[in-house]
Amino acid sequence: MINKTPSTLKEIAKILKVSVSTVSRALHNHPSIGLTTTTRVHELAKELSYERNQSAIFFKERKTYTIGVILPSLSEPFFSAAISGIEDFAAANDYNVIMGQSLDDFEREKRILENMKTHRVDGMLVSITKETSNYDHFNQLSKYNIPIVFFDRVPDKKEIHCVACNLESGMFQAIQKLTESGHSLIGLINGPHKLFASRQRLEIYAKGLRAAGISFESDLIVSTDLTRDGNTNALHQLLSLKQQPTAIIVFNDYVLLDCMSMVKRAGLIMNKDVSFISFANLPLWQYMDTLPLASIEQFPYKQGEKATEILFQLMRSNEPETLYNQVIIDSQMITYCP
Amino acid sequence: MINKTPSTLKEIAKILKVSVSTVSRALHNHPSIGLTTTTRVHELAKELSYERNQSAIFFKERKTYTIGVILPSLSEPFFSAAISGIEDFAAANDYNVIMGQSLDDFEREKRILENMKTHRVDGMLVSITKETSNYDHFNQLSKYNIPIVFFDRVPDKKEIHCVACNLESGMFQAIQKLTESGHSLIGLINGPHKLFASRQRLEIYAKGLRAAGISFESDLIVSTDLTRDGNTNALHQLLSLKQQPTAIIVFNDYVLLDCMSMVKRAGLIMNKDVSFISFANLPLWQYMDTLPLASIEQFPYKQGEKATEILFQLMRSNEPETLYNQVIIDSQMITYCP
DNA sequence: CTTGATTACGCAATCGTTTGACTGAATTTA
DNA sequence: TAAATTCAGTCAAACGATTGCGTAATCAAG
Repeated sequence: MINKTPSTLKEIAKILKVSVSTVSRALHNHPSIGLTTTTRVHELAKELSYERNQSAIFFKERKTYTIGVILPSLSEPFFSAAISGIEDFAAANDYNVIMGQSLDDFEREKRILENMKTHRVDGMLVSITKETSNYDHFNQLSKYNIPIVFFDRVPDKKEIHCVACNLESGMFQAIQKLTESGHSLIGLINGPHKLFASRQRLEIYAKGLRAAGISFESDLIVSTDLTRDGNTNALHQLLSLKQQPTAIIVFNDYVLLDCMSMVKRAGLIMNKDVSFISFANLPLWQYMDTLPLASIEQFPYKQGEKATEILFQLMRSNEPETLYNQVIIDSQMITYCP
Repeated sequence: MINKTPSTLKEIAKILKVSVSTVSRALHNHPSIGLTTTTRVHELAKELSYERNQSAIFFKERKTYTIGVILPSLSEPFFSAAISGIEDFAAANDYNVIMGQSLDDFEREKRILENMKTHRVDGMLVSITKETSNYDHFNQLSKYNIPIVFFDRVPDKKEIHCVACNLESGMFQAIQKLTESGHSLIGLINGPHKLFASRQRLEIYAKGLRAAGISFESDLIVSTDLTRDGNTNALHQLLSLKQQPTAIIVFNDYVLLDCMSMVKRAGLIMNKDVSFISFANLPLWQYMDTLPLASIEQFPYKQGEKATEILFQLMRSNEPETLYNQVIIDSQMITYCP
């Protein structure tokens, strides 16, 4: 096992008896270096399998060619798809990606952010935790001229760059599908009110019903804390109503999975006694026997990719931006039962 | 938006009218610097929110405090669990992780490796592609003194550091469970023979049968190319036998999922007409209605964590190792139907 | 023969931090 | 009192690549 240290410009220069600057310029095919010298340098560089020391360049250019990504969970299918989008775009631009998972813990999010700041990432992509409602730590970053683009789980404020999914399109498709199938009592199992995602779902649910000419019954709206018990309780509430909903729109596929177990335990039949449409379009539906009517796809890969694209724009133009990029990607209902 | 550039030792030195070296040492609480100076430096550093320029340090120390991870897919539940293990261990040691997905493409794997080499990662963790049978690109790395630890999908050779899962324990448990339930015709749907994973499964399947006193019937062994068609064909072959197996051990859960669809289409009943045990223990089983008898857990998180631990050992002792670490983690059968 | 351009390259500074060697002063020891 | 020790800090080099500026050498044109 040879302990070969990578070769440097200095080495090449010494062997060729020219100066380091000549070697550097030769390797960049700078016009002020003669053809003979240039080729000699290139040849020797190849022979010694010279490779630029990125660390030295990072240091000199005060850039790291690295972007930081913070998201709640790496193993969540939604986020791992988003990461793929980010990775691919970054790799195509010779950038590296470092990642941190906040595990939906606000303090952890702050810690990771600190860490990435000291590592001097050139830019950040963030999907915030469920707990995050204070954004001071993010504002700090922009003072150091490190741009941030939020995606999917974005702060509820205007002065940010972000990419998010417009759930309205999916929600409208869902309500349309339900009304076309004759449903008029459409419940909503929402998430905790403190989540932006919940408030948003409530709003578009109301809007969707209005558009479909269905009256809004507050009884038909329940919420869950996203625990297993919370999920089943929420469904239980709806099923205990005098006016039981025949269709239910659910916060996301995970909540729905718990609901489905309960439906089964209660001896009810999916899509007959009660029908569901939810959000996320988890890959696991492909493998399941019992399926909801539909699930709403939020295009995580596309979101990640687009967010990265915006981040690169921001990093290139190091002008302090006053214009905020806010890209909305339309969601789309994916039908599982016709 | 203020374009504040991070403060440096030089700045602090100038303000305090001491030399840069004094500031540096003061911040490290070096004994040769007086208490007064030391505290003054610390205070000013805090005030200016000084942070060491990691790039400069990386450069100087010729380390990047970054490890590279190459694996087939980020979105595969197995690998995202492994990543979590890697991330956690690395973060605890103030290391960063950069990742690349080979997507089971050999050329891509080589390209990513090159990229990580030029980025001068301090070490690498690799789970090889299904195609990789030439390991020259990895050998190159060790010449540059960049240690590599392979995990899960490891090269089939001895001179490597690796962490892998011992499938034997799980296989034996599986066969034991099946024989206890009265099965004596136990089939195997294996993967392509070129995969090490397949050859290994075949070997331990044979060994397991022998241990259980069951005769080995080559008819009962079929293989799939892991495509959907390949998977259903494999099952079809087994079900067409005169001596149909009553239980089948399957290459992995994905293959099993396809088999399950076919079982359903054929009007057979899972765990009655035919029983399955497979490998991977995908999280999605938790949500399914129809389940195999069991699936064999390979502890990806633990594998990732252990591999990283070994990598850190190697990075610390930059002695050229002649001893190869090969850690085997026992697999375990997780029962879904008693 | 002198000026001016052109070619081909070298010098030295720079980025921020660390560290071995060194210095000047105060204090202690023999 | 001279020599030795400790204290508190400074100097300068080093890591590798880049780049503005400088400068010999050659050649052509005026």
